[in-house]
Amino acid sequence: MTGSDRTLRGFVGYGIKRAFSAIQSDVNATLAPFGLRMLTYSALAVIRDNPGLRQTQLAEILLIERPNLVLILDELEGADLVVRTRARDDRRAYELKVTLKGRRLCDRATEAVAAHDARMLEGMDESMRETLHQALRLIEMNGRSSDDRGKVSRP
Amino acid sequence: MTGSDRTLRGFVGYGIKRAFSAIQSDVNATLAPFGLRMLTYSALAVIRDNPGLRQTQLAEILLIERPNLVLILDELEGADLVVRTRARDDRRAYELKVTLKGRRLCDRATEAVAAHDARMLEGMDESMRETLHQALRLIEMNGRSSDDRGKVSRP
DNA sequence: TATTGTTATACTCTATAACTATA
DNA sequence: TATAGTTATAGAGTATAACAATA
Repeated sequence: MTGSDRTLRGFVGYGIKRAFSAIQSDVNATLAPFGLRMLTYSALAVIRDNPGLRQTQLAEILLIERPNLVLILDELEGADLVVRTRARDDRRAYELKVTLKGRRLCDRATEAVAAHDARMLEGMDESMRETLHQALRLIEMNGRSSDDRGKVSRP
Repeated sequence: MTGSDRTLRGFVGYGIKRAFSAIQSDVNATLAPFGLRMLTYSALAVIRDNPGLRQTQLAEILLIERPNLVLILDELEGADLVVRTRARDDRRAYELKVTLKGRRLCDRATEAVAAHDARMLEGMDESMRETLHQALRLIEMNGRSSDDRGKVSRP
């Protein structure tokens, strides 16, 4: 054996980092034929689920900062997948909608991502998948609550 | 409800991304008091487990490119946590070792990371943790094997 | 005064090509 | 010629401050 990471292997954080980087490169390869990346696909899929969404809301859902969303939407709008239209009731804001082209691409990409996801889950039975899903949700919540702890440090 | 990510929630990949970003910011906050980040800590811990390791081997274990390791080791060496010494049998290579100071810091940091890890696992019983661990391993392997598929495309 | 989207900017992580010194 | 470590560089992703238009 040439070297080991046995200390790190004890941590879930390490396992998640490695699982995520495996998934990330794989899913980006899956999305490349559609001209999409993980982030642009995510934005497209959420807008498709929520027509009329505002940019601030989308940023909140995807947990990214508003400035970082701008280029993503520029890219999607430039590819005619999404349109920004001024909101009638608040002319500062935009309503985000998916175009027909965007809807079609989103549906095909979603199929491809679903197939990719199934590949990543190969070798797990249904109960293992369900447990994994719940565990990831729990970790996300445990992380967010320690975020709060940090932020509420001066109340 | 202001907006939903229901399509994405169906994918493990999405769950892992969110769990990972929760962990990443949290673990970096945990390591900051030690002057470490996730990457520098990982390198330090692996060198501690494998005295005499070469940089190429370390890069392979951590799944990072050799050039990206250089600055990480510069940082660790600059902080007197790690030393690079020329290998006697191959004067191109360095043997990596942790200093006494590095060993002490690594042990304290490992405790902190372990505590952080335990926090992330709150609410899970032992069997759930074990299943999560196995599932992450499986995903990592499923991802790597599709890496291979890509690379072996021209044999 | 506060909020929406934006610009500018910077830092981290990642990826590749090309160099040097040894082998 | 091949390998170990390095340099330079470029691309993503992420984070913050400050601005214009609107509320």
